[in-house]
Amino acid sequence: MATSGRRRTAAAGRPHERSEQTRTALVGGAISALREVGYAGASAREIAARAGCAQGLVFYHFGSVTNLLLAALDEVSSRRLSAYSELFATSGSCAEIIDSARAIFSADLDAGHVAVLVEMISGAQSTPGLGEQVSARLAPWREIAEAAVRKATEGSAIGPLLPTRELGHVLMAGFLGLEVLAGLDGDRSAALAFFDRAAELVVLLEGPEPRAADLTPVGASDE
Amino acid sequence: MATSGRRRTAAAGRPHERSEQTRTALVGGAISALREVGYAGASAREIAARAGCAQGLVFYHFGSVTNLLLAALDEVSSRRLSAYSELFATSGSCAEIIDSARAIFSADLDAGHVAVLVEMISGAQSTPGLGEQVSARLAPWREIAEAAVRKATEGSAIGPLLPTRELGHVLMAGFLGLEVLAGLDGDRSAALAFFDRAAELVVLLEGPEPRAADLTPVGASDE
DNA sequence: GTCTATACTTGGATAGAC
DNA sequence: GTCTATCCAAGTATAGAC
Repeated sequence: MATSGRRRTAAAGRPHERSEQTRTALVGGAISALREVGYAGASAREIAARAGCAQGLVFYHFGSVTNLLLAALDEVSSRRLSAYSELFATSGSCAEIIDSARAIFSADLDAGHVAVLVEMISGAQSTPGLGEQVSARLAPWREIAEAAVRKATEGSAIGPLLPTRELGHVLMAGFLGLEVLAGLDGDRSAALAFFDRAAELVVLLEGPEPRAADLTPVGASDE
Repeated sequence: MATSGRRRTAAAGRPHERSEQTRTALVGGAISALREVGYAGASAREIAARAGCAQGLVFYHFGSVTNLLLAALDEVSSRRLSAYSELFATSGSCAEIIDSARAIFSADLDAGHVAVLVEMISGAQSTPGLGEQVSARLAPWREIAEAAVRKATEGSAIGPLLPTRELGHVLMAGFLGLEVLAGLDGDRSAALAFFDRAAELVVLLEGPEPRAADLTPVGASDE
């Protein structure tokens, strides 16, 4: 491949292309390292091994391990946020939004996306200045959470009375907490059951006239 | 004891007493290290420095850094749980329980108690087998959360219909998430505002006949 | 039984090779 | 411009001193 210029040996494609390739590999390695061995285990050597390249490249391309980890967080964030936006965009009612949240919860847990965020948050304790960086990158997640709350409560009579910002914050916090707990011992049943119950409850509250048929399914679980 | 029959040297108090003293100091050092520099920064050297003793003692007394950190988690847990139990025991109504939760949230954040737990949870990613250990130590926190839910909803008409176990789990998750977020950038205002709003809302929803006694204490704020 | 001095391993960072 | 070989600090763990 790559019969490029004579100025360089054609050993490995065009220089810039190769560099981009290395950067991508390192970011991927950082993501998988954060997921599987956590912040404490995400050393330059560990990441480079996962990326299949030399350890020094971390510092050449990103300056420090921390910078690379932040780049990894950016990557995960942008990928996840587009997925979230899409899911919420197709969800109309409050119950549908809860169902979307449930789906996101499960998908994230399987793929370990939020685990990356959680590791960075907890790692911020050990690395001065990292807290602000991570906090800044949390803004888009906040937006999504707030948008979900706004969408879920609009049209409802009680909606305009609720503090959207605070609810968004709590929603994000709860989501984060559930992922943390589920990631700890692998048991996500309590969280999933909660999503199901919440969806049922919302359906009950949503209709002007409460129907007895809505009451029956309590206790049924897919787990 | 006294296997060799030789009398002890009086250099530094009775041996066993001194040992206990060292262990206590190390546990204290581990707690402060987890709080201030996180799991990744809580090395044997760091902890020993905070405890004012030699690094090797970590391994003599606890066998490994991980074991010492677990001992630290046990210490924090038992201290906190007794405080929680006491607070909830004196709280009757649902609104009072929310107020208690608000107080606990603030106190924990100031003292960094939950930070210790969060660091151990996130650190579990990097240390094989630690997840189970931490998860097991979470049981009493679960109990408290569940008890709070049970107490908050008992007497209410809707109470018996709610899934106590799942709500307890979510309560713990939300609390954890709020602490994590507040610990990240030091901004706890969103969380505190949420507690206040929740208390107000509960008072509104509580019973067809609102009693004046339940209405008064809400809205008091310490910040 | 308690603790210190030391061996060995891994990690972050860079000087210089290509 | 891209990457490798190497340096030094920090980590865990233990052998042996008191």
